[in-house]
Amino acid sequence: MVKSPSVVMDSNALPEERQQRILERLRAEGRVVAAELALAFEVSEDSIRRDLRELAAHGLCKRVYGGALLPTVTLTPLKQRRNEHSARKQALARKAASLVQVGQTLLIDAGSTNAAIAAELPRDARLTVITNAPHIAQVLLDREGFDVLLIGGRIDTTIGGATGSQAVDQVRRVRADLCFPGACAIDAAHGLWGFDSEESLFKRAMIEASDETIVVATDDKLGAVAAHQVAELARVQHLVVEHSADKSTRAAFTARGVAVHRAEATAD
Amino acid sequence: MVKSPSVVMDSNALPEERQQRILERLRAEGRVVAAELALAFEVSEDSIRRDLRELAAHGLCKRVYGGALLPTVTLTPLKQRRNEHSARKQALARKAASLVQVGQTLLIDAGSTNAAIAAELPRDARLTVITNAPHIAQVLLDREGFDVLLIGGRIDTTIGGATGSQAVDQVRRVRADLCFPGACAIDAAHGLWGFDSEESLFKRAMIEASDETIVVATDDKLGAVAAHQVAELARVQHLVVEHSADKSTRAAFTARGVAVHRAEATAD
DNA sequence: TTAAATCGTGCACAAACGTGCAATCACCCA
DNA sequence: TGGGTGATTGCACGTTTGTGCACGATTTAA
Repeated sequence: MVKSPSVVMDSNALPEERQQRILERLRAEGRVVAAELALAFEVSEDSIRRDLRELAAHGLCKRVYGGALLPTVTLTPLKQRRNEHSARKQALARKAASLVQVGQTLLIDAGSTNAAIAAELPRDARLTVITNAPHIAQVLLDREGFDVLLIGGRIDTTIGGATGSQAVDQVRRVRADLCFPGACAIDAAHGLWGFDSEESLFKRAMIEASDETIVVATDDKLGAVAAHQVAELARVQHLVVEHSADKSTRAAFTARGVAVHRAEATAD
Repeated sequence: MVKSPSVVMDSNALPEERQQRILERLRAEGRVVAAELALAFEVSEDSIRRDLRELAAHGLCKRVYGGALLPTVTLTPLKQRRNEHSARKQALARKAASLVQVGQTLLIDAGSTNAAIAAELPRDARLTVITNAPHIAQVLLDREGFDVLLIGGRIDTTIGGATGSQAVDQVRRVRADLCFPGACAIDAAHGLWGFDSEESLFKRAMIEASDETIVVATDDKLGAVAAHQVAELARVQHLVVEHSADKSTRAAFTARGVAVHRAEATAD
């Protein structure tokens, strides 16, 4: 007998109550379908979509065509992640790199997106780059023309960069114009979040050592959920998103004073 | 024995959910067949092909005739090929790596010879490696199975590693079993010499932080003398030389209490 | 070489989507 | 009592996205 307990008494629910129930279903089954929810709660799909939109804005679900899924926290090996070198990520990186000005000092965190940014930085702009990621340092040394400062410490293999207290100490002793904290979840209401405790502490130190912060977010990072807060949204001056990023999500950031930059569209 | 959960309930999946499941299958089995997927998800092969196309665009799979495979992780496009060690250097590196014992902590300087050594280190020996060179850190992270500690500081582009006072400070705060100072000139009468003032200071700090020192010298480094002294010969316990190294030169080092190790002969 | 399987592309259609608008309802304050 | 206010909802409209099919090109195996 397969009678699902979540089907009972779902109609006549108050809006807030309904969202709560949707969340329960989502967590129980890993996915929800908009049409099914509309049927169960006896409301139109429009209302369900509104609910899902709201939940997604709080990072509680990830909207997909047809319904919603649990937010993806993909812990793929570092070597593979680096190979996810799509045209989209390159377009994102190019837009981010265009925000950099001649002679500036940049603080760049580890991460595959940031590595892509490093590969797009203008070579002739007399840039100084401070990074905790050997891979990024390597990219810049190979390209030549950059002043590279390495942040030392024990390297977290899943992150690909140094993040411990030793690394934090060193970051505290430098000063940068711009800061690119990597692979965060970002949310218009709650700010910047990281997946790991130490990692988040390091990112926070980076941001405090910089005049301005630029968050570069692939679509899956927008409205994704994470455990540890890195910073308030007020500490973020710029947000670079993919061309495909949701319009209302972009508007939410703009409304809170964040300059949103949209990457060019790609062929794919 | 629990059957793989990815087989159940694959039909009626939301589009994005389906791609996620395909990826799971791919990672579990190493390959997926388009026709089988179409059957499992109850969609046309066209849709499956579109999914695979999209995954491939993100670098998450490699499309082949009939389905897809895991992406080939070939991280040696051009830049490393240029640095590709000659057979001689590799033989030298292999001999040097054979001196390392399980569980040891190594202090490895920047330099192409040392990078070759890093590539030859045994993966399953629970080694801790401290290095000032992003390239070496990178090699070890990619090979997996190493504990990597990064020495930070401003990177000298001609050396490819950090050497300033900041780097020296950090080296003073660690302790290693073995030390591989890179690219020195070594002479039986005068000891170890470096080409650059700061570089030499750093090497000296490395040696002082280690119990034993292993100097790995290509033929052109043997018997050469440079401007800045790094250490007395008494601080050097091991010397690794090429197969072609001069016999009397080897004898001179042996006579002064240095254990000389000769690399295997190579084809070229 | 030939035949079968697979692939890419263009196309049409349906489902899902975002947005603006009007209707409804609870609630508050004059 | 009555009008204003804000939240919630369903609907209409045009747009985007996913899907299957047809057709010709390409690849594979015999």
